[in-house]
Amino acid sequence: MSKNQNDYLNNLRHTAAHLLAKSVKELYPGAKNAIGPAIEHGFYQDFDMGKYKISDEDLPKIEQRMRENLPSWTHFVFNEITLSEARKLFKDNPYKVEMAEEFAKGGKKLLTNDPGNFLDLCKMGHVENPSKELNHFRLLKVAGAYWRGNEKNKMLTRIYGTAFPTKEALDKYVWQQEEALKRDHKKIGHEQELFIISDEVGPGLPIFLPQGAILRHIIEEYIRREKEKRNYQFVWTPHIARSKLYMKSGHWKKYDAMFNPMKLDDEEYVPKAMNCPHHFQVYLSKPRSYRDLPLRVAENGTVYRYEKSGVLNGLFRVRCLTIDDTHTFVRHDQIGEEYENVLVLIKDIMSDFGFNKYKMRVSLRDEKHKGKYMGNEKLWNKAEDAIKTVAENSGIEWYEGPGEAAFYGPKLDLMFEDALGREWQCATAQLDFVQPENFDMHYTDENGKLVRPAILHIAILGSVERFMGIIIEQFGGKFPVWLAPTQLKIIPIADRHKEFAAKIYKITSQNSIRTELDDRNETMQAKIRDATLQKVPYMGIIGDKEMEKSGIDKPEGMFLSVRSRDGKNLGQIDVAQLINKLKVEIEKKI
RNA sequence: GCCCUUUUAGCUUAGUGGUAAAGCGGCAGUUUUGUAAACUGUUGACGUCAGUUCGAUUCUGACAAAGGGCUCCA
Repeated sequence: MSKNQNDYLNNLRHTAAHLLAKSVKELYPGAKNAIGPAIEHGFYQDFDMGKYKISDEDLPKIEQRMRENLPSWTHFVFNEITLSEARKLFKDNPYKVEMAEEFAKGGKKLLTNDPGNFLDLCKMGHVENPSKELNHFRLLKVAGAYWRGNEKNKMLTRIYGTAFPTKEALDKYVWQQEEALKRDHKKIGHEQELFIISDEVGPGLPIFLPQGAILRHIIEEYIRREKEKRNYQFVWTPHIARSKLYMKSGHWKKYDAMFNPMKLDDEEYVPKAMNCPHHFQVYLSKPRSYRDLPLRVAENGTVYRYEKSGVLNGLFRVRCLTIDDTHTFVRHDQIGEEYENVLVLIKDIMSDFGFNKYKMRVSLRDEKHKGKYMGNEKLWNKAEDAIKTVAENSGIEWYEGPGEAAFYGPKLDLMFEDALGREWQCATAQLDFVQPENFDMHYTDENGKLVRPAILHIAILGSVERFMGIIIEQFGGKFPVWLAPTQLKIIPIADRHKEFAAKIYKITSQNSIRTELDDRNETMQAKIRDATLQKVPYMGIIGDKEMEKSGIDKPEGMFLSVRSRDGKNLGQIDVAQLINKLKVEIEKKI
């Protein structure tokens, strides 16, 4: 989307927010409108509803009123006003007055717009003629939101909506939302028996059921193999550590999701919230030479984070998560090359999961709050310059993200687009000059001098749990064969076919095809239906015809009828051929 | 954490101030089946703790959990 189109869309949505404000104030006398901006996928408008309470059921009525009001909105009249005029004009609306006072203080002009029947304080940015342009909008939901996003302030009522220039675009958006709902990983996770979150175990602590555990292991093993191919060394570290460790690393003060400490032998310990300081110990375990670098220390490391109860969400936000973590210790002259390697690795891995569209964010310090970060100005400037150079040389489209840096260094974050066009931040590669100081790391260079290394903190999937949630939605539960927990379901038609089916089951299982034998006393149709709903990629049906065709008890002499989960009948195939076909698909990751 | 909503059997849902209905599932039996649900029977639940009441799953409160939302500034 070009910038102009983007501006137009924002103007359209901002205009819709004004129309919403007018309509709500008409329907609910005394309601006060606060802010109402265009946002990424639409717009919202906050209200202090006074004595009224509204819910999603009231939206059609409000939307109807908006449509009634729309024809009279043919053009806007804009005016600049003084603060005292603003106080007078908006005397019934303390939110507008508060904003006007703040803008005046900030030296901003105070502006109003008026389409003829609804004066509002406004920052500008509207479509020329709403009655003609604003025809494709929809109200989506009602939610609570704090005035100015601060939980100490009053809770207002927020109405979300969206608007698009064309009916097609609006329909597409609505379709996407519905599709996302269908693909919800909590729903599919339940249907396919991938995971549960048990109330007795606790919120944010998912339990992976057999099928989900298989998926986990496939992902974790895949990551391990890809990294081992590239000289990453896997380690294992314990799940708790002395609190002091995190004081030294600085996480204790800068990181707000650490669990409360527990006491062991009069010393305080905490559950591990990040793998970094543990991996530093690997580096520090013996003197290092410049020849040892880059040293890539990797672990699928489980950590515990005390996320606020309100933000927990399925597998997306949990309290126990496994990071596909790497800490790579490099000489400063190796930073560029190692980053290049890492970016290629990320691209390769993500494309195996079907993610091919991405952008890169260069996450930098928040200039206004430099106190949030550890380390001195010189080191930070050096790191930020280095990372921008890497981004520039990468050939990947990138943009700056001020305030998104880690407390110890700037990051490259890769944002991937999924099958529904939603964006996810998974991979991150952070450049750290600060922790080598904290932990007094060094290596001996070619002149025998002690030198500090730099550290790259790398996670590709991020959290394995969250990533599983993402790919469940990416594939809508229809996993490619290499990821499918069950790859083949063997379906004998009648009891007399079970023995033969069991033989085939044994052969495919021994050939590393994840096979299940459905020998329940059910009709073939019911078994097909169940396997299809479970989205098992292939079914192998065995009846009289297959047994008659089969000869010797060898893979090339045993036949089954193969059906795909999409309902395609692939005909009678011998077991050797079927195994081969699946192995090709597994290898190609399709 | 805060605001709103929700919580009835393994799952999806119905319903009531006098302890609850159904489908799927589970179990038992019958059936032995040709590409998305065979038949019969049976089992099984009001989130937890208080309060009001003769009596609470239903009303009130607290707690817990789940869902939506809470930095995108007129």
